[in-house]
Amino acid sequence: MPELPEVETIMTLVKSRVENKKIKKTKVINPKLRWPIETRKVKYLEDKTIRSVSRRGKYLIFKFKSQKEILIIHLGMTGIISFKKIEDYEKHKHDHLLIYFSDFIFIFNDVRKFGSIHISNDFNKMFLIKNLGVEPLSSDFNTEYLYELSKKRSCTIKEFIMNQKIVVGVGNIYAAEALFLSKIHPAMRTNKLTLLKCKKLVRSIKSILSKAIKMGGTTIKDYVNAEGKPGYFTQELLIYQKDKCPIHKNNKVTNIKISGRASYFCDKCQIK
DNA sequence: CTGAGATCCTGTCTGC
DNA sequence: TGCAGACAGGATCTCA
Repeated sequence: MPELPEVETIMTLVKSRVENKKIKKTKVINPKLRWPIETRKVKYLEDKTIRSVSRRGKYLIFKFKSQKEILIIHLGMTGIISFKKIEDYEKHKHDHLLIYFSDFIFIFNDVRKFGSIHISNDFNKMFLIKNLGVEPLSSDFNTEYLYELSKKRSCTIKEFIMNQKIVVGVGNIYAAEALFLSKIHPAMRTNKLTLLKCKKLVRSIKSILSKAIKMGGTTIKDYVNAEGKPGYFTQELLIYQKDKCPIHKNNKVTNIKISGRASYFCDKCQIK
């Protein structure tokens, strides 16, 4: 489900709700996720106070006061975080984890179970975190970085920018949008990428992600933030799930599969 | 090392 | 109306 802008939006909301709050109780309703929730470790978070909430790639990171353990949450495709007053909580289908604070509950719900929840005492060595690539909105993500890596590979450019080991946070929607803005064919091989195209691509990714963050992300089907509200970037999409190209207005948008994922592009704008 | 393809899971929509 | 099959914001694992 969520790509970087959605996770960033959720992170900001969650942060405002739980920072400096003490966890009273935890309850694992259904441990079955991408990796099973370790109930015993979750239990250990009880009576601990959350020091900070942040984001790394598509992961939400919770740090605690005076302890090393870190809570790491990935929302997968359909993970949703919500808050309820304790007295208003009713169990929903696909609720997985409840975290009780003094007067409300943090709820993690995930229909498709592609999300995951981990507790680790060494963030930088944690297996899902340690190999992550650079943050797209940081200065580490720049033309030279992308160009150097692109020379060493021959996968498609779309797979390349969606690869979390290269750059984090770009998923199927923003990959399509960024490639459209950069006028790059999604199935083009990375090693064919010119320095100029790399520059355009880096710029497009940065601008599309920051714009989407400002608008609270994109809602295609299910996505809602931690207040149950949709994202408003949906109306800004240019190519993803569109029928006609916004530039060549008579040209039908092409949809091909690249490594199993729908890939929308305009075959007049985006030449291989 | 790379890249292609299968896989985890449920819900919804399309077409016969 | 029913049912099979395709498809969905992800990412890891296996195998060649």
